[in-house]
Amino acid sequence: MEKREIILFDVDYVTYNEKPVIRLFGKEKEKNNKKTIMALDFDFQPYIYVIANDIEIAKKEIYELDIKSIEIVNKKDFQVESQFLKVTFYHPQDVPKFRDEIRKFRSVNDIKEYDIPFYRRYLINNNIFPMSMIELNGEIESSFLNIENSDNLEIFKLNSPPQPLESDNIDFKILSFDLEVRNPDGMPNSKRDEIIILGISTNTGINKVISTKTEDLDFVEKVDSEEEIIKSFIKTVKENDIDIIVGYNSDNFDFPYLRDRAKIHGIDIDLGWEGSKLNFLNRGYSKAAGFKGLIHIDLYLLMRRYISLNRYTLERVYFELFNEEKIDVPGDKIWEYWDNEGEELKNLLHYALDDVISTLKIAKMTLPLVLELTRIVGQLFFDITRMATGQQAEWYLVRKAYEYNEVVPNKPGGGQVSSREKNVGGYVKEPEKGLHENIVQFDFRSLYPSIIISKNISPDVLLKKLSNGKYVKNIVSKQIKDENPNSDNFNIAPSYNHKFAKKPIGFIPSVIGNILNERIKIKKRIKNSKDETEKKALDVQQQALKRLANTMYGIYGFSRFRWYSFECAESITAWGRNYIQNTIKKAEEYGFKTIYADTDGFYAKYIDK
DNA sequence: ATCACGCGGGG
DNA sequence: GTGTACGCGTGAT
Repeated sequence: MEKREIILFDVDYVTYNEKPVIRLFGKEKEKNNKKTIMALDFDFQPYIYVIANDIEIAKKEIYELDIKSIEIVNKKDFQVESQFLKVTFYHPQDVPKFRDEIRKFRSVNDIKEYDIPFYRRYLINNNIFPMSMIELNGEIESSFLNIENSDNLEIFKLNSPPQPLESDNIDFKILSFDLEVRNPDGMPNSKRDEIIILGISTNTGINKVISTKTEDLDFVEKVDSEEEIIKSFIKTVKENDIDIIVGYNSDNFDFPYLRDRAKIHGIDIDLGWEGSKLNFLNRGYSKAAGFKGLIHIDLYLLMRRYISLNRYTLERVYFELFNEEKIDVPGDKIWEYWDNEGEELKNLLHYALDDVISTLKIAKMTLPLVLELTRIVGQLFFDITRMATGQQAEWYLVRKAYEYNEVVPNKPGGGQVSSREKNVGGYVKEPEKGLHENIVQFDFRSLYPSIIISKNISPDVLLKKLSNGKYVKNIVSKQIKDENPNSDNFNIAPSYNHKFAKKPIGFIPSVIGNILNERIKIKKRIKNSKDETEKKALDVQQQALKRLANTMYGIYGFSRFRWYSFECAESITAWGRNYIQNTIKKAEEYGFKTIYADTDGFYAKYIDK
């Protein structure tokens, strides 16, 4: 039996003898060892939970289908101890195949956890986190599915599930790249317009542009053709053992363009592990470019979530983060600069270099926070960078639900949610015009998370009557049964009178409480630490936790989320308005006059009487 | 007002 | 891949 400690980069599954095999990709931490490890887990099966109105009949009916096994398990459903049928399938693709059929059985009330991607389920159930260290126990295999064990790749068969390990600082090798195209006739067309420059910058010290023209600039690598540009790019990425490749709008421009131009020359963009090629995943209406084992991050997508701007050009984002103008050549002038040569060409080459250096700088500044979110949320780095913050919070909650032995709520169906529902939101007092002096500022620290915790706002403790007069199924309805609820035991929201039981503590308040406690612990560690690098790393961690806590309110307010609850969302804002308005009132009693207020804070001036 | 639509980024 | 964006401004009705 062999043991390996790796940084987990990627997870997927393949089908082998009609069965799913989980593949974990990682690298050992030692810098001199570039070997990639591909660990195979043959012992993980997909499953769903079934709520039966008659367990015996349901068991019989489901057993008629081509499934692996059924067992009765106890899980909590909004904190109510319940019996579920856990139905295990042979293959992940059996789940969409059979789930609707199972749902339709008359013996079945509902099904749960039928839409959780297999590789995500694996990460959650094994308590392992991407971009962190894990321990593997198993044996070395000589080959698997036409892939040979080699100097670069070790194939490892797991004897037991992977174990999470404490991971300290891990340095990743990052490369930014950018294409320039000669497009005299409108927007670049990959059938027609060739790549003239490809810029590369790495955090290991490479800064260059590959081009078919040079003006004797030392950062230019002169090659003979577009084909050579692409080949040199591929070579540079491979030779430098890059972990993360970043671009700006590279999902939608650079990689698709590169793919098209490479195809013309018969070149494969085979930058993934063991020569695996560039592929494009559908993401909503757009595509995401990725490799197996080389993580591609599109910073454009990320910046749209990271900062709030009216435009997201590379120049605008760079200025926002570094307060520096960067060189700019207008897109429709690039071909002229290229054709005119001399000073203009020099400028263009400098611009190309500046683009990749700026892109790398943005990556170095922003990726640490996303890496922390990856380690906290526990989904792939690639996925985290392409998720809305609400989705990040949701996947965090899915993981926590597993930890709490709670069954995950289903996504609300289309008809279930009327789009008319609109939450009022925070209290806003329009600013008073003029130049004000003697201003004081007041704001609540994490107002919404605090309200969720202090008022125990959670769907599992909400007292809610359905149109048929019955209470919604959760721990509270179970407690009160048919007795008249005693209002002393509830927090009652202003304006709407939604009632939240004071006990037990709700799932989401409990999770947020843990996040905030964890954050306090980290802040204490920052205070006690003397190591500046450690302080910085911990600070990014506490920021990530703060972000996550602040996002939890959104989880209630958006109808596509699993924990959607309009009552919870409007109760939070109602209490929020209450708090800020009461505080303003108090301040005014002491002689302050409010100039402007928004949601969780206000400005006022003191009027001396 | 309300709705449907299409754009963003990239060269 | 057990998933299928999203929020805003514009012009039409």
